[in-house]
Amino acid sequence: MDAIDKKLLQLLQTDTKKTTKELSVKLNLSVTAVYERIKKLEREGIVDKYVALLNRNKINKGFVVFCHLKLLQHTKEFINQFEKEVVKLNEVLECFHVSGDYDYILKICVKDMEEYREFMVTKLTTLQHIGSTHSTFMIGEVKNTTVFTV
Amino acid sequence: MDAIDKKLLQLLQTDTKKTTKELSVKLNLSVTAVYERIKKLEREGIVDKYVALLNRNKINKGFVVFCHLKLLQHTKEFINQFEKEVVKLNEVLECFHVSGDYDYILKICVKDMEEYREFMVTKLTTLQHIGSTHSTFMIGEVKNTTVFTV
DNA sequence: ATTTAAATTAGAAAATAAATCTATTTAAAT
DNA sequence: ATTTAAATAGATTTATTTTCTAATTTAAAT
Repeated sequence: MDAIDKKLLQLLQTDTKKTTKELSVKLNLSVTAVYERIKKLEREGIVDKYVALLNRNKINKGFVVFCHLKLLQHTKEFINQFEKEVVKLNEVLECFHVSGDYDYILKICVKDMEEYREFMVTKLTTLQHIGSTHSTFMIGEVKNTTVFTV
Repeated sequence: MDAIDKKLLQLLQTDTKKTTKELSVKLNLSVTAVYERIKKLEREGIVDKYVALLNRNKINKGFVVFCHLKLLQHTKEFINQFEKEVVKLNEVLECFHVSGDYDYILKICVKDMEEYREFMVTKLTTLQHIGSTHSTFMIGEVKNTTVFTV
């Protein structure tokens, strides 16, 4: 992983529709050299996947909520059961098990407050073993990137 | 935006390396039809961009921290200045302005606790107008997707 | 400094895919 | 029924990716 790879990863993380030819110009390499470097990064699992990112606001997912959640108990059974169920909820884009005052931080994307209420009442709080939840609402997006500086 | 578009968006959000031919098979359409639908979704801004997602753990970014942060005051000047500076920090992948007990939730990715300490001391806490911070550490990733169910 | 092996790179050729074009179909409105 | 606009299919052109071979570079050992 040299400086060229880092630059290449930067470019791939930003836009995968650039042709290998375009990348080769930016990196001062031949097309083949770039091609082989990309394949290597893929083989090594550093590049995980190529995806399209959507504009939340154009698909009625502009209402973002961070939900801090506690379980009733921290038994393996309760944890496993909760985690197994929460991943199935489409509104939950992210769920991290965390240290501290609560057990999980969830990022939830829905259309508006009404839809959030509906989600809470009919989906989230029907999961078993939930002790308490605390919702924090996004009022502005300052930074939101998938790009790591390697 | 019909059912085919929704299915197409699902596929694009999961893997953009599928050829239009492969997509056309999955969607029971001709290559051209798929091609035109993709271009339309791009024109409308529903598809925002195409990116490569990296494996955090392979690039020394496996230590994830959620930092809850308060400003000293909520003046426009303090807010603007903080937001202008925080976006420049490469370790901060996400920063959301939120309602509630604190003002911002940050997602920070670094190598380990040592690097996090270094980041806090030399970068984050040197920003102006910060009142307090509270760090919560990820101990497990239950779900982490960029895929919206449209 | 020289040798050696491995990795990387370049350029050309082949294979594959994207983009364009024309004609046809479909669905909605009149 | 007829018109219109949008969506689709198939064929063609254009562009890109992938493979192949050979040359070059790099790093380690002598």
